[in-house]
Amino acid sequence: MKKNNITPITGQTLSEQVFDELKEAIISGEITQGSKITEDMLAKKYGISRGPLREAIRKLEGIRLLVRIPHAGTRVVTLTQTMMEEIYTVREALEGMSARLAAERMNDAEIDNLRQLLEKHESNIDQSEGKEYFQREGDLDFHYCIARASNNEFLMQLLSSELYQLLRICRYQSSQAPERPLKALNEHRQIVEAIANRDPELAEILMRRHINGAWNIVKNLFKSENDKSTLKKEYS
Amino acid sequence: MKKNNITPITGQTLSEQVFDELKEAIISGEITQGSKITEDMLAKKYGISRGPLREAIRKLEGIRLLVRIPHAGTRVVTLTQTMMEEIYTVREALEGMSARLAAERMNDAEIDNLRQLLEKHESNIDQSEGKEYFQREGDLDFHYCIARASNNEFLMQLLSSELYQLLRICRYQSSQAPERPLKALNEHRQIVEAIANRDPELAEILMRRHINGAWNIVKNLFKSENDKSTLKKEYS
DNA sequence: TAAATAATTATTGTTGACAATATCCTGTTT
DNA sequence: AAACAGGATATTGTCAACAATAATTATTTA
Repeated sequence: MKKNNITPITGQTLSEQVFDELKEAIISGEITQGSKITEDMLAKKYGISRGPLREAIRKLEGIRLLVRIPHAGTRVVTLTQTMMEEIYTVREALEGMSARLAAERMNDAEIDNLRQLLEKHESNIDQSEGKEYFQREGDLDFHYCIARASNNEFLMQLLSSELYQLLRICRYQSSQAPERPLKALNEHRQIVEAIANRDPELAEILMRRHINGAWNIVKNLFKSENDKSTLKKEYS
Repeated sequence: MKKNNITPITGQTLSEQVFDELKEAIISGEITQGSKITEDMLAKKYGISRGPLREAIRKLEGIRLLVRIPHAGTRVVTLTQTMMEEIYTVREALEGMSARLAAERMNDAEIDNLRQLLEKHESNIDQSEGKEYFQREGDLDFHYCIARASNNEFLMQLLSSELYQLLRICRYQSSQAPERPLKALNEHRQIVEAIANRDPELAEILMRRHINGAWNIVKNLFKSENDKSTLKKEYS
């Protein structure tokens, strides 16, 4: 195999490049959840030595995308329903706070930008029926904007570099209810209005409801999945 | 210098041992905030090679105790007032949720244990007047118990492995208001009562107030520090 | 045949050397 | 004297070999 299979972005260290590549490979499902990874295999795949690879693995472990057992090996995280519920719960707390802060701190120009983002999402929903991927990344766009608007660097990093990555894994493995995008858009609108009215209390409540609602959808999808498989079992 | 200065705990990897040692050195202030650390120096100090050391550094970077600039170097984090406010804000969101979950999930026996913990703290306050250290670790004990009682592994890890470490740094560098421990104990009692009454709503609100109050104390300490130094400046 | 145990293999942990990069110092130029 | 350029030095990034540990297989024994 040829060496240096990774895209060489100038200024980035090998460890960082592999970190990014591996992260995307995990999130996209290219590397299956729960599968065991060996350092040798990855080092060969990416054409680097094990040193920088191990550093990348440690960082991935830090943001919970890999689970490592000393001396034994490391596996890609397996997102169980329990874990997903935990993630959504933490998300509710963190993004609720983020919406509150946004309502306290955003100025008119920033709120205007947020409104424009929602308009763009609306036209996207009209045009790209069924193209879940873009709608979902759009959704994350909105949440990312609020997180940034909180003006709390720590909060934003926690959300963007840890939580949202896990969330993207959830999304890659569960399909979406067809009526959800429009409902989500309306909820986003309500949140923006609360922010525009400088109502931190309400902004937080609405954001928390919004995320709770999203979790209920995902949970139900899980349930119907289970029902289907038990049904199948009964007939086989 | 003799080799292997670190305490050799069986089963732990060198990287993990150095991770723990370095973490404590940073939190206790043994390594000054903002000071630059070089890999060679640390490798010699702990008597290991740079490989495992770098892994430990990456992990410390992951929990925000070190700040690293590629190719340039890595420094111990400097906790500014802004950062501390950010930490307390995130903490408010996370621990508020954790108290809510605790109120939903804890059983009678667990609540009893919590009450006993508070009694122990009370007698500690009576006995160890002025011994801030134990009182503060006691405070963290309480919060850690609630976090564990949330029964949300993700939330608990976020709190204990990231937030509480940063919090301990804050505490090492700011002295405490003398009347705070008793006030804190009472607030803890209120929270436990809300949990005992299975009132998640109230438990969350009280916890958020409690943490907000703690932040206000710290903030005021900062302010009086600043006042003192400006005063000094005027006279010099 | 099944369980226990020893040998083998695969994988991770650790090291020291080398390469690449940034920082610091020195000398030159304007 | 200040600013810039270039080289020396220190520091980080990368590699490949070696050591230690865990998983696997083969072997022996009850």
